[in-house]
Amino acid sequence: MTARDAQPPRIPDPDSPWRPVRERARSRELKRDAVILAAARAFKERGYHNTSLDDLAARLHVTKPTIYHYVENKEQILFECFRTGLDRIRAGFAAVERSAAPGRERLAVVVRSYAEAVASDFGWCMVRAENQDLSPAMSRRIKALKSEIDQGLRQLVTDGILDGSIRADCDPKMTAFALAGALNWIAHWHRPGESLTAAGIADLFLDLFENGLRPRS
Amino acid sequence: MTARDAQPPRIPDPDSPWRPVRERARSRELKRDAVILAAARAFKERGYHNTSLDDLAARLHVTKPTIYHYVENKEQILFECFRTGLDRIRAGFAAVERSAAPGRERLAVVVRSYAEAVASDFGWCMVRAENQDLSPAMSRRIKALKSEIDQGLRQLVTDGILDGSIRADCDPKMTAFALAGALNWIAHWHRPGESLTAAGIADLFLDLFENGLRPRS
DNA sequence: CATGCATTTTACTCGTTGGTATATCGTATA
DNA sequence: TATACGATATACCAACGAGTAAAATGCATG
Repeated sequence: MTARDAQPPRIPDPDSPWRPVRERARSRELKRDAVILAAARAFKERGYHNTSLDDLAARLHVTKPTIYHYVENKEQILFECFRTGLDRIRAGFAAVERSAAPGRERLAVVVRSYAEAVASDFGWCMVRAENQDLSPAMSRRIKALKSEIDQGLRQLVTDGILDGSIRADCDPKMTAFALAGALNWIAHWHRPGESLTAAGIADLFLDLFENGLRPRS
Repeated sequence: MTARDAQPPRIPDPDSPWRPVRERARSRELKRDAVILAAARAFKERGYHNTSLDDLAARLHVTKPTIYHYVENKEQILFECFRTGLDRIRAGFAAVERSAAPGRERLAVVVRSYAEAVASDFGWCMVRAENQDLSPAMSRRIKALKSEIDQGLRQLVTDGILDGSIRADCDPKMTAFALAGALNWIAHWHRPGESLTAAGIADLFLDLFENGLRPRS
């Protein structure tokens, strides 16, 4: 706890709807969303506990009480970051809900949108943030969402086994864990701009998971 | 920051070498290691920032200054947790260093020890702890260790491709990321005692990664 | 121009926690 | 038994950061 907290030079966020001087837009929703987004980025860079609300406010050209005008407390900000990210993944499941395609193909669609979500600004919160930093009530809601996603993956694997598109002796639970792990881990190493896009990563992962390492004779 | 910090009822740690009353053992090393281990467990349960040194001391039937008698500061405790876990993974690589086995088989050995390490008490620190909580110097050392592990995985994949034990059109970098992700993620969901052992998980993962989801005709 | 509401700021409180100065205790050795 | 030193405890400090009260500002409408 010495000089390290002063590292990042508190770069102003160009996406802030509060322009440094005048010209301020309205629309509560927009500003609230901007708070959440800026928070997600700040958390990603410095971590939840190393980001004070004063830091966050400064990035938005604003002071702390302004943030409290749009948000209950710091915990709620984290919760919204969680939720935003997780909802994107859930949207991927919804997209194949009524599809009649084989399980493995529906899984592929989900994996692609999953990768997009994890590589987004909210990826960090979804994956790295501790739900221990949330109150029991909030934590439960997040756990429910995460569990829903997990169950969704397992179901797709099971469907694939049943319709013959996935090898019968795959364990749905472990397969879902392996997939989720590989995908979630993207949040740790992916830097937007550098290397591959989320879609590119997803395609390579899919090839690996579908065909395996062993050369096909 | 309300009542949630009071949740876990501060269970005394039976492995503490300080017995509640008298009968205290010597051996600085042993006690220092006990501090690190208790810290790893506490961090895993409550997170780094939600674990105060007073909490940690209480678990060990001791007061805060005693901890400072064995350790520089809180950051160093986290660093040691990191290092202990990462060293176990590196030991797995060392075990196959001189092996003449094909790449895919050496990779399998590493994966098994990797899974053991991640499922251990130090798994949380390795995977979930933010290196942003470390000073730049410490952070650099951790990053170097992590990078070494990453390069090791890539090398094994490359070796496997060269010796024909791994499919030639695998991307070593992405394959390493997928493997590391699946393995690291174990730290998020695995609860020792429940479900599979680390070895069992590793075997299922290996089967999945080696043979893939697609039914082999 | 006056009124009222939403927005933002200034200036604070207060609990938590990492870290420390200093005293005390226990025990091995001379 | 006296001494010395390592180990542990008591009692503290200072900083930081979440959260708030209350004042000020902007802005739209009558």
